[in-house]
Amino acid sequence: MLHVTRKGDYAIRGMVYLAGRPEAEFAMLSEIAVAVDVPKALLAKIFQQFAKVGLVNSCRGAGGGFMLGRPAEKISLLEIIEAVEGPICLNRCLLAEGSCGRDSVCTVHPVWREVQESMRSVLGGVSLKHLAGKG
Amino acid sequence: MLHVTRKGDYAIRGMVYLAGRPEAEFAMLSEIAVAVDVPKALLAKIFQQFAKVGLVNSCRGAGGGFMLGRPAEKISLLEIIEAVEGPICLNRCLLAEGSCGRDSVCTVHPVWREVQESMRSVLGGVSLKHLAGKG
DNA sequence: GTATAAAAGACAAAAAGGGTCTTTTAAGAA
DNA sequence: TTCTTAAAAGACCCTTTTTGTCTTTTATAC
Repeated sequence: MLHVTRKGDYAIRGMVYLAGRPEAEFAMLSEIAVAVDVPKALLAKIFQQFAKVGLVNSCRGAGGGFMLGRPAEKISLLEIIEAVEGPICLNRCLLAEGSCGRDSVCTVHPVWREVQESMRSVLGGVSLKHLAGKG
Repeated sequence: MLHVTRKGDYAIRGMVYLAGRPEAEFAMLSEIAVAVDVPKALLAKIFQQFAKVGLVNSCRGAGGGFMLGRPAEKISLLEIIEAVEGPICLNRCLLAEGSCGRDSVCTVHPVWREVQESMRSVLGGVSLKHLAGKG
């Protein structure tokens, strides 16, 4: 429980790698996968998702590849994690008011909320630029 | 990812219930299970684990059941969660120095550590007594 | 000894995680 | 236009974790 999945970890590695490369230059998937030690086909799926939400730009064919969709300082760790793993939600009861049927009696609820918001706050405050050692 | 499991949730519910009962009085599993809406056999396994580490006391036979192993103010949410789900560890690389083989290059490492310690700190600061509405 | 209730552990269905593979589409170069 | 390249899309599969159930055994009180 309570851990980032490999997919999340891989995603971060890949993005940090991109952040360390020249902007506006495509990096091939094979290159990235080898560099960050992630199965190529898996990283492909992750980056395809990212392309859809604009976290990366992609281009097919010769000379194609991936680059960051935005400047590294404008991409947070939180964004990356939530893009690949879905919104951080520590407990079902935080999904929607009344969803656990125990809201009125659940004194743990606010604790989860606090922990969750603190996590999101820390992760949201760390940019890719920072992680790439340039911030 | 990154969520407490049902087992963890169930464990907390059960313990909060015990904390709301008279100290030094055994509560039967069937009673607890019904009260907190958890499958009895599953709660049994959880509480059996807890009995081993002293979080609860148990007694078999007629008049038996479960009670808190310590005063409610001396049991933290963190303890309960870690007793049922194992130590909180957000990423493999936090398990042991050098375990991910990327320590030297992993700039994300300290971020995970910060998030993890903040979680443990919040959860460690909340006692069962507090959760039972008595603190 | 008998009824009661937890302890122990085998068993299993369902979901999540982690990964491979093939086919299709788009871009550039010959 | 055709060929090569590299991402897009999605089918497929295996493993592990989660979420349970069930039966048998052991301890306690009466």
